[in-house]
Amino acid sequence: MSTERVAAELADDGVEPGRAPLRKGQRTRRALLLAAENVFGAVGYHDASIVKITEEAGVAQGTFYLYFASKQQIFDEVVADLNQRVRHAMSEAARGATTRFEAERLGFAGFFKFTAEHPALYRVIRQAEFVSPEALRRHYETIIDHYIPSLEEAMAKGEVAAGDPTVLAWALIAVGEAVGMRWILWNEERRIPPEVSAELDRIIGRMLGIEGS
Amino acid sequence: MSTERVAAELADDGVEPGRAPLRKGQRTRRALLLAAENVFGAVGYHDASIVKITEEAGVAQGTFYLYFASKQQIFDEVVADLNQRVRHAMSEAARGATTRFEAERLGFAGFFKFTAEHPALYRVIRQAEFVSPEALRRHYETIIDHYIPSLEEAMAKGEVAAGDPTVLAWALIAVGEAVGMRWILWNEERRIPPEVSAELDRIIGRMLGIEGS
Amino acid sequence: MSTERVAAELADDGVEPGRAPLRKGQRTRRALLLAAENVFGAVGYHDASIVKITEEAGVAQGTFYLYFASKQQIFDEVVADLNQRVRHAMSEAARGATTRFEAERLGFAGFFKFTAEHPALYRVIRQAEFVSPEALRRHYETIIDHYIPSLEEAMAKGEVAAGDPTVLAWALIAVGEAVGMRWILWNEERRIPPEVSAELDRIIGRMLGIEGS
Amino acid sequence: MSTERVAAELADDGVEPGRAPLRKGQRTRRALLLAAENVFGAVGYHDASIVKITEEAGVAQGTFYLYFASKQQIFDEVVADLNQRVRHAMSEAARGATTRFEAERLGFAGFFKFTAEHPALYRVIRQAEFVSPEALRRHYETIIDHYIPSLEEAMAKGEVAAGDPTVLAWALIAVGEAVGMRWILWNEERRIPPEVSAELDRIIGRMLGIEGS
DNA sequence: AATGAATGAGAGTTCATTCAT
DNA sequence: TATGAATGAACTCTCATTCAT
Repeated sequence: MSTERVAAELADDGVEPGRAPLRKGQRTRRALLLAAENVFGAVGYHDASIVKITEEAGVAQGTFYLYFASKQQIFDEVVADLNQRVRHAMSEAARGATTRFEAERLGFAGFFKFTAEHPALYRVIRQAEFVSPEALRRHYETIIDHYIPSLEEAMAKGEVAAGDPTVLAWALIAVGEAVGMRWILWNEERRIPPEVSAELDRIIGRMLGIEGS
Repeated sequence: MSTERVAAELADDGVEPGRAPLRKGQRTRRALLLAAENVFGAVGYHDASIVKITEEAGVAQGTFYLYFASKQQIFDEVVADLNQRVRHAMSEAARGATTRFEAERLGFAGFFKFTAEHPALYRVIRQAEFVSPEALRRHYETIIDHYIPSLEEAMAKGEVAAGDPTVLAWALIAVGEAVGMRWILWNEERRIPPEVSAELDRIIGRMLGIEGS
Repeated sequence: MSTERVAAELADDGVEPGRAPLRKGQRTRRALLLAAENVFGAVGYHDASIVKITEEAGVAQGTFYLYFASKQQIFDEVVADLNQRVRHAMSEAARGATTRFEAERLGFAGFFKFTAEHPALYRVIRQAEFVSPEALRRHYETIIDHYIPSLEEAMAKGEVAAGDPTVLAWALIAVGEAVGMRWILWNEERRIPPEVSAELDRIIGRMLGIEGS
Repeated sequence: MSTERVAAELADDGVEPGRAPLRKGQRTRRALLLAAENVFGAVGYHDASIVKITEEAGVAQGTFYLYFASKQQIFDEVVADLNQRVRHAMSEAARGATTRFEAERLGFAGFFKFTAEHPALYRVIRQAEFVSPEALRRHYETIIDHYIPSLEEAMAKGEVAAGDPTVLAWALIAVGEAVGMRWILWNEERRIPPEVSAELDRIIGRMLGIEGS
């Protein structure tokens, strides 16, 4: 994404109706965050220099440190930001499902859509292992913590096979990420082929212990 | 692991009976590879400097480039090495299983054991995303390619629910890695708690479509 | 010294009886000067950033350049300010002495008192060597120039051994500074031990050539 | 001093007769130390960048960190080096004196000669206040500690007025430095005018309590 | 086969100063 | 008179890589 595009988007943000226009400083901060997401996603944490980030954001190098104490810090914020957005995307996608199984399938679909639209962002997570281990744990734990209650509820209702919801949650997330990596990130078409999708549905169904799925 | 230990181990290797003693050059090469695994695992690719690796291996800095063209290259070799060893550990562990389900359970157990014993090595993989994307793909594809035939065979025998073995293989690997990360790498005890293990067995059983599991 | 304290003091200054209340601008200027003295004394010229100075003064960064053309300039003013105050403190202290020797002793005492009360300010001088050589020379020359006439007078009266008053002035100043540095700045108690003081009196007495001192 | 000169000098050093030739690495280290002395003396600690120092030494920037851990560290070494050399110069100069007074006068003369020849080095000390306070104290304490015994001996012999030798040592050092600063560093001619020298002798004589001096 | 001194590009970060408001 | 966001040059320090020995 070029400097111009970031700049343009933010100019828009500032006047978006129904939202208080961002003050100058906050606009710059937002531009840097966005630029950092792009650059981290494109070249990884270590090759993402402050120069690249500020160029992408269209500001001077020194400006970076007006808003972030360090490269680490902006990385943590990017991860947190991404975390919120994935969870939002997934819960939005699942809204309106009538059965548990449908909810799960829509959630997965939402996750895949997000991954396809923000392939760069998704990759950021995997680097966190050494860059910011706490950020990595926080990311997964947040997701799991939001997942568990709905699984518990479904278990209580008998919609899902009873068991430890934590292990199940981890297993489901893992499957989603693996399939996303393999068929979205590694494929040119950036979408899950229908036969894979169908098979995935069957596997998820079995994991949940849903009869006839 | 200290320099001395690497040196000692290699000295032993050189005279191990039944194996041709490594020529001096090959011993040095092996020492570097081993040192690189340790250092990459401990501090990650980017913080693993050539100085650290050569110090760990007990050789001079310049010696490194006698055996490896670049830091990248040794990373790729480390990944390949790791790949072989995990696969070996898993197939060894599964040997002698009488049922498909038992084979899977033992394979997972072997993977967890390996992870617990080489936590450092396991973490190397996650960095490959940006360091060497091809190495990452190669790693997973090798594993999957070795997994598929046995799943196909089991499907043919009716031991495992019929379906696309590739998707299933990915799903199973993913679950194994996630549980390994969460309960082995993130936990002090470096082992899967029994109740998690039991739940995992149930989930795997369901994923495979094994009745009564 | 915190921002609040500087502000408070200055508010007082503004209404001190017998002195024209400072106009707002002059108050700000004075606050910056005071803040600069504190910061220069605390961390030295180079670590004293404009940010620190303006924070200490409780004004915005840009305000600084309304009153001072550069960091250098405020340093020069701080040195000049300090110079005036030391000289004032010393001559005040010596006032009312009945003999030449007493005058000298009281002057030294005044200097030590000032040093003990403003250890920070004293240290500013030593940095001037490279920051502002002219300021350094001006500082010493002003002091010497004010010292010489009184020494000449005393020599004329035979109270002090005849000789070149300039060299004697430099020597006396140097001794005062060295003792101040060693026993006030380097000691926890921030005061000259009695036996050192007694010995110093003897040395000064001999330097002045005062019989029986 | 240009790059070429440092290089030339060191090449000489390496083959100086009666001295083991410096190994390559040690030659480079010595070149850096020398260059640092020059640059610190010329522009002060803060304006002495690593670039300037390495250029002066005729090596690449990175080479600096092969020999010194930081800019601070080389500064400390420069101060220690200087300390040794001044003390050496002074004791050499005083050697062969027949009376105490002569010894002192020659010592001062040696100090002034050293200052005149290495004006740059002398100025380094004054910056140590904030750069490396411990280095500053160490410097003065070493000098004083070497001075005291000879003063004590002279006091015991009745050659010098009895009293606390520490205070006297500080006072004498201070006078020497002040005169050196004023008449050597601040004057174009780089030498003490005869009348100042004569007056200084009288003052020193009185400080020591030497009759008829 | 091995050494280790040397390189130099590039990293993250700081800060005196400017200027639109 | 005052603000504070923005600048960009300069800083110290790291490190993969080269090469004379």
